[in-house]
Amino acid sequence: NKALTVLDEMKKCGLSPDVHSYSILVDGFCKEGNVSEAWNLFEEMHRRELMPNVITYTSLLRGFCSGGEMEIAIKLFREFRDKGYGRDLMAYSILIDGCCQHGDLDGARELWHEMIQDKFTPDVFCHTSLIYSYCQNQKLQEATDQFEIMLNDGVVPNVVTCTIIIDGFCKEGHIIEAFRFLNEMEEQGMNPNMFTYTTIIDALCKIGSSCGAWEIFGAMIKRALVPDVVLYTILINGLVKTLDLEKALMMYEMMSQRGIDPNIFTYTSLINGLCSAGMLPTALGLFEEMKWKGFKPDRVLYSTMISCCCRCKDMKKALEFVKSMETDGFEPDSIVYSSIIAGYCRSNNMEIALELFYKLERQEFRLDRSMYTSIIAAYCRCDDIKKAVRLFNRMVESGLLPDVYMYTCLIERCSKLSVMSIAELLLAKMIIVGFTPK
RNA sequence: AGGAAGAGGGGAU
Repeated sequence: NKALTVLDEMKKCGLSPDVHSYSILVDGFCKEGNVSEAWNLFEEMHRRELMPNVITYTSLLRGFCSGGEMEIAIKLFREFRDKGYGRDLMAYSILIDGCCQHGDLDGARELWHEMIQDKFTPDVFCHTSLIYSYCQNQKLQEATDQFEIMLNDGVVPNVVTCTIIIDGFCKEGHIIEAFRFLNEMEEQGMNPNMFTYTTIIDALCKIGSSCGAWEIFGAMIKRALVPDVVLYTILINGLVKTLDLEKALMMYEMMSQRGIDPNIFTYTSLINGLCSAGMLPTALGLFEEMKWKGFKPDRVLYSTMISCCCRCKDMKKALEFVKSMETDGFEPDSIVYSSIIAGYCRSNNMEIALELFYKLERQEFRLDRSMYTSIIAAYCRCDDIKKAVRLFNRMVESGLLPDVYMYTCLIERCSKLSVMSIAELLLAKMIIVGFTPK
């Protein structure tokens, strides 16, 4: 907005801003997510008979892309291109990336062909966008194939490309492959950066290998890379998940000593950790402190607060958070409802849990496995195997397949009640469908 | 003056 003021002053002084100035403004507004203001400026250019160039309009299109308005972006692109506003590789790259970010691989491929017909050669950015999209959609084979295609085309991958592939391996649980790729990239003389290390450290935390995580952390420090808020948050979250609240709080302390401010992700992890340690009041206090500092709770944080209250059996407080969440414009989702149903089950309020469960079903809210698991587990706890099995069958009939949680819950109970035949049957079934019992 | 990558929430024990 300050930039806009300067623009107005320029006009008042009788100066006419050029395409360059307008492009900077269009880009700025789009990056703030204010596409309509960018569009106004674009129109204003026309009124002043200034012809936008390829940079002006791709800046605008990028705004539409990040806002998920891909159809509009592509339509406008073809229009501008054919109007003679110019076109270049980056224009195609931005649109291809837009499709990739929104999982529209077909759209990306279509533009890719259009780009080649237009005599442009895809560069490392274009290839990387595609590879990213394959990784996000769990198509690792296609991702590595695309990587090969890129090499064959003589396009040299960079640290971003490699980190995306490493992340792809990590998220699919192929840590060994990720390390193999990391070594290969280092042998090629490429230096991992913060993103690379962070990706690997997160993966190691998530499989519970804290030794591995700290080892990589050390290697990173040796390379004079400075941990940022994302890395600290990953470490805090890792510690919280291993129920080591003390160390998590130490990390939190350490990051503030180093002058790194926590963000909403950091607070969410910490609040979760406090609550897992049974310190609900402290968690609530941190929530208030965070709001006091000017952070606006988002959907995930509200969901965390609700789950925390439910796990600490404070259902009254949980419902209060549901209210504030709705006031702030977030509708409770299935994760929130699962927490609440589980909360009622655990606090011996089966009637209320069931009431909510069936109410959601009547409202044709998509019931998910977690909700069934909470109730089935509760039936199991009071040895009402008959009701548990009845609900289990209903779940399967509704098209939901049991998962590890569900199997674990039933097997455990059957073994305790010495119904070993059923327990063994379930165990066998579980292994056959591909789950690994712990 | 314009393009690509990393972190947080639910169910059994």
